[in-house]
Amino acid sequence: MNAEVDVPTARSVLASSTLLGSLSPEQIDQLLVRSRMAQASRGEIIWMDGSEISYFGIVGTGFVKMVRTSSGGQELTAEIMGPGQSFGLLGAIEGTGCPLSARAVSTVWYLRVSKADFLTMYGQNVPLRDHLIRRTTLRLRGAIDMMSRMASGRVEHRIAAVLVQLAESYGVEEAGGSMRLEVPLSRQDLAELAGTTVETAIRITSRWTKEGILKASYRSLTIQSTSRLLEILGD
Amino acid sequence: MNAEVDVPTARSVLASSTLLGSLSPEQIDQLLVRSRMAQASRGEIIWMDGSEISYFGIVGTGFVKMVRTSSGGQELTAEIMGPGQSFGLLGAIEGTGCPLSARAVSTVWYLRVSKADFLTMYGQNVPLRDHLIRRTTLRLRGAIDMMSRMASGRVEHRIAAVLVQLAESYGVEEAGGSMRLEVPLSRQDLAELAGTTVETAIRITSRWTKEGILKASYRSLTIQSTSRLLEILGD
DNA sequence: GGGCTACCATGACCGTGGTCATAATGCGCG
DNA sequence: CGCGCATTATGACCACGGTCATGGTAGCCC
Repeated sequence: MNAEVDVPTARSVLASSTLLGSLSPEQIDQLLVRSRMAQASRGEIIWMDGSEISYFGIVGTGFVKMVRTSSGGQELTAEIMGPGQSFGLLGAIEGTGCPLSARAVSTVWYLRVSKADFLTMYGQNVPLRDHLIRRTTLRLRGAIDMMSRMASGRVEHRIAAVLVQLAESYGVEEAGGSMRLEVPLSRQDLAELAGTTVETAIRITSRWTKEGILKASYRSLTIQSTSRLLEILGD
Repeated sequence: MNAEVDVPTARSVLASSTLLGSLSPEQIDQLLVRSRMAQASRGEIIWMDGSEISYFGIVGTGFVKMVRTSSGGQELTAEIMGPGQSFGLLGAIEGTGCPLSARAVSTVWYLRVSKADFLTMYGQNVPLRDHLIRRTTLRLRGAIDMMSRMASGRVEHRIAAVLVQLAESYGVEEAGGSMRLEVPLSRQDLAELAGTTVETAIRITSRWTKEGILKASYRSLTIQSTSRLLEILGD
């Protein structure tokens, strides 16, 4: 474990935050007083859903998945958060427990920000609230999109949709126009995102690899032909 | 069509609104200037998703469903709005088109409120924004719940979940402890809520009727045994 | 390197639920 | 009242995908 060489500083993480990066230097200092960097390694649970937590997180490096454990015991991943994104705020404003568990997808360094500190700042800062409304609205829209995908039945569609969405957020252009997902996703992770089983996720990725749509290897996916994926989505 | 006898007044609808009912009398007057009551009959489309509309709605009497049309053409109902609830606000704040179509479930009288008027008031009214954040957050949580239900596979569970949720919002206690849903739901409507087909919805409601869990008739459902439904949800 | 564990892969089996067909019933309307 | 349409109902068929079982492979730690 030599990941300690590049631990991001609390300040740099806060500055890179999509939500809080635009705060004034004084406000940032204020939040930093009681914020601490923390680490979690792959698979580690950062918090369980329902629990009351005094902080929320901002991803510095690595990836976190927000997971809903259904009554049947199977896990559904609602979202994957990458560097600069904050997670666990939903419960902070409501004051109720977090509706989603947070689990590290890769080794992740994240900043723990005190909810209480954030809330006092939030109370005094109207632009921040406006920003948050817009963000929540967008997430709601995304959730509605995802819902209609989930209901659409065919697993192929769902997986294609998940891949396209992931590519938008975390795709890295490679030689030959292909897109590598920088999230280290196992087939299990992919299955949880699409609401299906590992076996089915494997079957579909294997087939698509043979058809030249994907390049799949150990915990890694590269999209070779986005257009073919969109085709699968469209028909 | 003799529904005209009890058309609610614009003022009464606004006053009954869960979102705007707590505004000051002056603010209500201000919103009323350019608000008009409108009617839609069962099945009628109030607006299509994606379209730019200058107003949002508040239900006076009757019910409206918010529908997402997926690429496959099948409709998924995200929410059912009843008296006092507002719909179409999501797009108002973003300024983007509405993500969901609105369609009347029954004959419905609703108030059309100008988005522009609302937005100016919204800009000056911090408590209103706070209220809206809370509301949006709750909806997001509901959407996440629904997502995990949708992904859970078995249609039986999804239908049971939908019925329980509907009972919470629109259930009327009847003699013998049963709950009648005051929403005039056809099996088709139920199917769209649960993300399944009419046939399956009919099969399940028929079976449950035989088992004494439900009483199903023409566009109407009465839950006889909530505990049995919760049992189905739980296992 | 050897062994362990997580991950990937593939096949067999079969139940759920979608699709299609067909019909009975309820409700509105001329 | 009787016609027509929407809704409810039920059966036959079968594909998709979940479950189980088994084996190969890649990374990782000692």
